[in-house]
Amino acid sequence: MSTNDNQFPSNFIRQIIADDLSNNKNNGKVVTRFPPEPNGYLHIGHAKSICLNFGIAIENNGVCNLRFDDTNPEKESVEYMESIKRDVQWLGFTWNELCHASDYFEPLYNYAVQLIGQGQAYIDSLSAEQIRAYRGTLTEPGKESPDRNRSVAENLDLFKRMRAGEFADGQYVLRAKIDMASPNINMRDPAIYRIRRVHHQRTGNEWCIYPMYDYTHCISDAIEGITHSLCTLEFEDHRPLYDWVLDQLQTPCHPQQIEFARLQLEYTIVSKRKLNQLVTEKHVKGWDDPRMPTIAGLRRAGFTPKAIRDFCERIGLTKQNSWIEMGVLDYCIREDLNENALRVMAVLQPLRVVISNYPETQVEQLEISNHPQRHELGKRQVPFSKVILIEQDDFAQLPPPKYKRLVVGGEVRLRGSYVIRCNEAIKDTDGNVIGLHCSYDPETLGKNPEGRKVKGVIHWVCEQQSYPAEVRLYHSLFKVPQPDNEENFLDALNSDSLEVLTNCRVEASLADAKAENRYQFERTGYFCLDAEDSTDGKLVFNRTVTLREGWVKD
RNA sequence: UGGGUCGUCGCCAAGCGGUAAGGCACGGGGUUUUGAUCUCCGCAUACCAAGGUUCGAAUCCUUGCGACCCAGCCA
Repeated sequence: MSTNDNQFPSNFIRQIIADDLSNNKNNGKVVTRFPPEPNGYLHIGHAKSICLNFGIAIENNGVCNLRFDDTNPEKESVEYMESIKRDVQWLGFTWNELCHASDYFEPLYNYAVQLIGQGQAYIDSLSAEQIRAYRGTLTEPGKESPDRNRSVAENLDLFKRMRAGEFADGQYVLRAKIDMASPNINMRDPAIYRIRRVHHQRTGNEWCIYPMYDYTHCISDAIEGITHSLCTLEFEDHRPLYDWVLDQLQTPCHPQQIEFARLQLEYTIVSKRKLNQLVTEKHVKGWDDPRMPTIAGLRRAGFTPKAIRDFCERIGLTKQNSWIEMGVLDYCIREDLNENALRVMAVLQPLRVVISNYPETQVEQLEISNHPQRHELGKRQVPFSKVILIEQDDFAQLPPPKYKRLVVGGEVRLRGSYVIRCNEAIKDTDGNVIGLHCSYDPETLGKNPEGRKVKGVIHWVCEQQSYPAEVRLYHSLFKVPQPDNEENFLDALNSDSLEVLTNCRVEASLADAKAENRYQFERTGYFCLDAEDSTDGKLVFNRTVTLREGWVKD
């Protein structure tokens, strides 16, 4: 086994790191960080970044910090911080250090004093609107603020007084003195500190000035000894500013910022602002609604950390803006659940079947495998008796071509049980089928009948010894592949994304299902117990994903 | 009209001057007491376009074309 064997698929960041390592850059160390702002729940797009940052560290015997980019307290909260920690851990990652940009407020302040002392930052009294007007446009250079040449001493004094709370919010701002004519707008004297009297979830009322992202992020990275600062494409033209700040200051190191394309998944959205709107305006039941692309939502829907990690690896990593089809995520969760979920039977829309030639009071306990391939997962007992329930869809008065389920006069195998023949359909006055009279072949338990082949196999539960359950089927949240591109994304919401079935019956073994357990309801999909709404007296299951459809009606 | 970035199969994506990996999706065959799984086969004479360099170009050069991002005291 050669050490050059590629353990992981190649991507441009892995290549950069491999090169750095071979050049002994950073003394051969790899330190990354996952730096969310605690202003919402993490979503599948964050999972991509988490898997990248933690994965890169693990692969290279490095470490990864979890850092909260908490420099804008207005939108941030402890609830969000807690949910982020929970989600990262649930995904299976362990951070090296738990950090906060707010841990660095004091050093950040001191670095700013240094910048002012070097004549590279100044206090501006222009209003926000004036600053915007002075900034110029994409094609025209900006003009310098009248305050740009304020003396160092005056800047130092004003900055100190800003911190001391002598000025009103918005009265002054600290700006980096770079180049108002730069073709890169981010370099036209960006604001790096603003006055804002907001209570901070960690520092309370200690500060009334807060540093801006561009100034904070690079210094935070440097303080933590980050070697590779991985972020998304929209920060590409912030990199010159990232580098400028570190070039002016004597920081412990100068991390390399590398940008990659953020995840875009079809039929959903990964904008925190819009996800927040869905929650706030109650288009969904919360951040952990199973229809949400949040980690919490995916978790509640029954996704596994492994499937999500696998997804993040499969979609690749590039600088190309791309849209991933939902089918890839579906594939990943099915692959995991197919291998690991126990098989059970549940009838979602029951049709009553009386087996005429079966003894009136008899109940048989049939032994059925928990998994068709993995016999080590054992067997369970499933009761069978004279009255059973099957899926309404598994009987047809007028069967479509190639239908292999039950029809009057036809036979079908009851999964793990006998072959039955349908003798008669019972109808109500409107002609709706409300029940079937069938007969069973006692010779067909565990073996095929002689002289004829029975193609169809359907699932069932015993009417008496089964449990009622509510089953929630989830459909895509949006009707169009790219709701983000709509004029108003809410118009693209799928009003039928939640389908609640309340007359379902599940087999007896599901009575003590646990929220972490994942099941395949044979022939219908993968399900898990809802962690929130299931109670001792009420079973509620969420459909994680359907089985792959190899046959479509009509 | 400024700056930055990106164009390889329906969707992702390897490829780094030596003659188009792989995955998802899709189509077809086989196995199957889940129309699932598994398995086998098929699926870009072609890499945004046009020129050029070269024995040889998706890879290098030139010129076009298209897409995305940037004018918060958000991150």
